[in-house]
Amino acid sequence: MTTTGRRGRRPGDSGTRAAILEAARSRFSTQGFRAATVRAIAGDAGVDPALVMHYFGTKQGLFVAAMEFPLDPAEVVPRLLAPGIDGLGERLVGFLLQVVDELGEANPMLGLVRSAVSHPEAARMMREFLGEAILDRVAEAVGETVGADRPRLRADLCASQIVGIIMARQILELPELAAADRATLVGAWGPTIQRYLTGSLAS
Amino acid sequence: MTTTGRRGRRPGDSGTRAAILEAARSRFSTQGFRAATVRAIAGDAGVDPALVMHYFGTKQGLFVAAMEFPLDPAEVVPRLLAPGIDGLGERLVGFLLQVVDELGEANPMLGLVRSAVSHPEAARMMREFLGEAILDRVAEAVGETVGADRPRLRADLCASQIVGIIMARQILELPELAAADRATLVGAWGPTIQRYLTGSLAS
DNA sequence: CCAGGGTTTCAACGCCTGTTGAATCCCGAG
DNA sequence: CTCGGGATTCAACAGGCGTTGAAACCCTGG
Repeated sequence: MTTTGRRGRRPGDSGTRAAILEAARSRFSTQGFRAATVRAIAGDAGVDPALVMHYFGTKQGLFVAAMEFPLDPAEVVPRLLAPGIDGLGERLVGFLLQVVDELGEANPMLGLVRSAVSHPEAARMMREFLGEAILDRVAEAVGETVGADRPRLRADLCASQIVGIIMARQILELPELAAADRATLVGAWGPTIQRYLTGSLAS
Repeated sequence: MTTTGRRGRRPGDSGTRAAILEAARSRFSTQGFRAATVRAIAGDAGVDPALVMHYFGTKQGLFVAAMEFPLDPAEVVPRLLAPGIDGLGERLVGFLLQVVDELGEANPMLGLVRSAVSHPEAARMMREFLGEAILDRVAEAVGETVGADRPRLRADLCASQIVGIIMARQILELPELAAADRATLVGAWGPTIQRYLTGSLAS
């Protein structure tokens, strides 16, 4: 429902760029990079597709801009680590589930996961974000404070369960996981993360 | 390099249908449903795209035919359960890693995962396959033999880690996971699965 | 009140997609 | 030897895609 067929600039601050980003976040998160089309995103934002290209140059550029993570890992990770190693797994899982619930449909994590599987560039983005922003930090902290062996392997193991949580709960929507309350899930997944971080890795 | 431009039937048994299926498995597994094109699959099989439609009716039909699982869960699941509950987690992870290594590029699990994220029909296929063929069976067995509570939730938790293994190791290719030897991974992931199946779910 | 430039749209391009209908070919049954 | 029918290809369609260049618009600075 754009204002009737006239071209050119409308008065006011216009916030169109933000509207495009919002629409892109939603489309990329629910459909992935390939299936989300520039035309659909522009449509959602009530705007001509050419305007999207004017602002972001290319679909890839729009993706990078839209998938920027709304939380700063450099601030969040230390806050989760602060109370100490005990219960870190539960805290981490609880935080993850809360963030997922709050972000809802426009969730860059979902967008990255959905895109990574068939778009190598997105896989690289996700690997780098996970690695540099989160896993390396966690690995370093765990290696220092409890002297755990193979810290980076431990971090990758955590990532394997976290990605699995997102896949099973948000994308595959396995019934018992989608229905369970947060406390149950924290109780189930928390100890797994905790063991990957600080427990023995041999069986 | 198809036999020079002539139409019509060539002599012999022709095995063309099998070649198309093989090409489809490989393309769907590495690129997912959307990114894999009928034309590319036909090209790999050295065949005209129209022949693909002739055999399978539609791209979706080709996908369903190609993603049929090469193992029969009704035979595999009992075999894994047979030695008893002890060490079931390790056995399951070891089996999964072995199957992934053996199937290589043409792996229906990868194809389903890669497609499920942006193709609801594929997500349904994967949910049903996981659920009916595997998780329900495992849940039933675990519920009966050790009397564990909430068997289906336990099965879904296993699925969350298994899907995470595939994502992290095969798709995101997290470095330490892709490099680690199988024994290490079995030692790390096995106890997680075992706890989901038979352990306490509260922390 | 004029000029510049950011904002927005329009129309089109070239490409690739899944799918179709008809045509050719050749094997095997009668 | 004929002929039906499966195998295979060709050529085309209609639609969707990302992207482009130019045009219209209107606010702001001088």
